[in-house]
Amino acid sequence: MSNSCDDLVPPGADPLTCCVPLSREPISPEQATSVVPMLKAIADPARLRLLSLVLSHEGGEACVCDLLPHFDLSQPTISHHLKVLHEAGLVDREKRGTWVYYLARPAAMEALAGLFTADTGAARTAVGA
Amino acid sequence: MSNSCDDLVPPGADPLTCCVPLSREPISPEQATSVVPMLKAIADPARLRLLSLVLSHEGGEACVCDLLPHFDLSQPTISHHLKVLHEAGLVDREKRGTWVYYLARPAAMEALAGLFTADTGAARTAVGA
DNA sequence: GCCGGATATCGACATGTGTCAACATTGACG
DNA sequence: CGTCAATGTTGACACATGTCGATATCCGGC
Repeated sequence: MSNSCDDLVPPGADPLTCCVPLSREPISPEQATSVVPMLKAIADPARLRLLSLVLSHEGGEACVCDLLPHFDLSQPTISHHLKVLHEAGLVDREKRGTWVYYLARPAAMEALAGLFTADTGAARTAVGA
Repeated sequence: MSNSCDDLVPPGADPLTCCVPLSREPISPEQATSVVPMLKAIADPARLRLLSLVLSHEGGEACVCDLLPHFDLSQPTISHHLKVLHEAGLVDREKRGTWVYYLARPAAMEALAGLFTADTGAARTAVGA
């Protein structure tokens, strides 16, 4: 049932529009429109790296001060990219005192993986259930 | 060994730069740079739909004339999007007489799925091997 | 309460991108 | 070989996007 599609999509999109492999049936224009923001979010070198840094960081979370040193970009630019990732539903945001932590969203990753999974039946429910 | 990373990447990028889950370790700037074109290619509603149409079409292939009717876009625009998908290594191109067929590239799909796969060990080699 | 550090927002700028109309190219078929 | 249908290429345009500096906001410590 609840296979990570439920609370995935960011505010404003219908929750059922993901998780269907692209190869199973033609994705509808509406589905495409609602998935694309997530893809746009990761289709940038800085943001892809930021996401990977958060995902692979201890506990699946990292504060901005952990991330900044990895880039030659200004702090506002990093902040902007993190906002994009957050608004796309790929990472959560949590404020702890002076610091802001960004947290991985495993459900979002599963949804993306599901998009590209071959529709072989066996592979589709392997991870989730 | 040959786990779909070999002949994946389009001309000009090193072939080993994909297939490592984002959550396993921070993706390197170089890896990011070489994967991003693929992500950019699908981060557009028209192209995502085109890719899905090709993938889900009978035999994993479709000619331009099959695709055109699904869109309100001009033929040159569709042609442009297909070129982007092809140059990103997501679909192959095959000319048959007057028609041009675009073919799905399962290896590319696996590579993308692998990017977002949780690094749980079990899940990583589930589909491929 | 004030100061300093961490992060976000704003405004501006250069560059990239999606789209089209016009045209070029290719191949089938008489 | 000339015509037509299918597809690709080019140039131009509006719009989105990545980046920065300047500034604002929030919070902890003194």
